Amino acid sequence: MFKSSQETKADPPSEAFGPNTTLRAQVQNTLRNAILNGRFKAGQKLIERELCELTGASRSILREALINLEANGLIERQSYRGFRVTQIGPRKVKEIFELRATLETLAAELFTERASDQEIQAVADVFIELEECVRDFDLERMRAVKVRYYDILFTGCRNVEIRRALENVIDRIHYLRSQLIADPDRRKTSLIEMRRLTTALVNRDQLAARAACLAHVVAARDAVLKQMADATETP
Amino acid sequence: MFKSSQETKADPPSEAFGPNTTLRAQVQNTLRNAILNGRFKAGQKLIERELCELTGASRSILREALINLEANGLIERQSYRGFRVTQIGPRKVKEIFELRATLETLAAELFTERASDQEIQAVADVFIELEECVRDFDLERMRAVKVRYYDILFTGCRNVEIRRALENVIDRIHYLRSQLIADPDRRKTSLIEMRRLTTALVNRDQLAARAACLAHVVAARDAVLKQMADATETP
DNA sequence: CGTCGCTGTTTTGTATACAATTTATTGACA
DNA sequence: TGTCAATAAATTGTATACAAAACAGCGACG
Repeated sequence: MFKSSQETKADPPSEAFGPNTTLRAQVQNTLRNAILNGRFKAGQKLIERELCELTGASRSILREALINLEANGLIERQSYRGFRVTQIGPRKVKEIFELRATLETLAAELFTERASDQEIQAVADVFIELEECVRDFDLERMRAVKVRYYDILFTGCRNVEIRRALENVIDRIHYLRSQLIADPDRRKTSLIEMRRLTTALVNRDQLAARAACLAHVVAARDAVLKQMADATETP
Repeated sequence: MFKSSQETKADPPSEAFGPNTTLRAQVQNTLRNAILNGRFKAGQKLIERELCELTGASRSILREALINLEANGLIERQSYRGFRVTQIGPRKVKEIFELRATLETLAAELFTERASDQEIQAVADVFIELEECVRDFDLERMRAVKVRYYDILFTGCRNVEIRRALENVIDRIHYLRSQLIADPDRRKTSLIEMRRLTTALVNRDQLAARAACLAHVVAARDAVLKQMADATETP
């Protein structure tokens, strides 16, 4: 399936793997990325021994990583029955996006109030990059750029707790997407929505930012729900 | 300090310790309650060996429990330097309550839309209990009743994710309170605020519920901030 | 033919042992 | 006396071993 050493070096996720990195952190990132990238099917059972072989780590490490992922809702555990990848149905999607809508909207609003001019400039710049990605169909880079966009947003809103709560749900949305076939048209409309948001942020227009953000999240939710419906209809 | 067996049986936290309970879950609850009840000072280092002796569990179990608590933000970890209880300053308080305000307000709003008549009745009943507690100065019981009140609220809003995110911050608020000396007057005003909220919920009045909820959270935040200021001024 | 229960295997839960790193101690030297 | 380095102790990170529970296969029995 995949090997630990390759994986960890191939996809360093935000925090660099400096010399001070502990093995457990690496394993956790490896596992997290594996799930986020859809290497495991929804509901699939995760057998510790297999994951040990996969990652090369021992069970102690692995279990600690699993427990952390469980706390983030990415996997679920049943006593003496191990861990399974959390299954996300339409109802859960609605719940997740309801939460995301509230928090992201709040983040956008606070950003217009609290972000430094430098950060304002940064979102504008990153959005231009995003446009390039969509134009060039560079999906790999697009994902990374989007992460940076939201990173600036969350930093600029000056509230680590919002980020914490949101990253939790965004992880699961990311995982969800990995299980679905995206509608190509969605990228264009998504870009339009994000342009509106970016403009509002740059203008420090609170109400417009809220509105744009909400519209974007709702559209994203509906897109996911549609994809899910399509996926179950034609398997 | 305290013993595991006594602790776990003395304070069963929401999920009962049924026969299907694993030792780890017990230890985790023990530890969680220990922190929430303020048995450890803010910033204090948690030495695994000591916690082992305290709880009677082995390090494997303990570490797993600690990792979970870390994921919930109750404790922090530094590589090779162990865990310490998270310190919460005024800035963090503002962040936490900003998040709580948004989420709790949302929960209240959704409750007015989605709660069953039975649940509506339940909040009303529990609020009466709460009044009794305040009247009788039964602080121990009050805490439990409050938990039940919010439990109904979160259930009635039909969104597990909101509950998940909120319980996270509420835990830390709870911990914070354990470190401070509460203003006795606060209980009365708090009760008034909650009466307004309860009335709004019972009437399924969305806007009033939002307003009452927000007012309550803001007042609670200011009370905490004031207590913190008092505590630092007169040590 | 299907169901139930037994037994062996697999998997998870728990405990312990070893290695790496940090922290405290001690003593020499300026 | 104070600073620094070497060293010893304590603590965390990692790996492995044992125990308990769940699962799977098989045969007896209705």
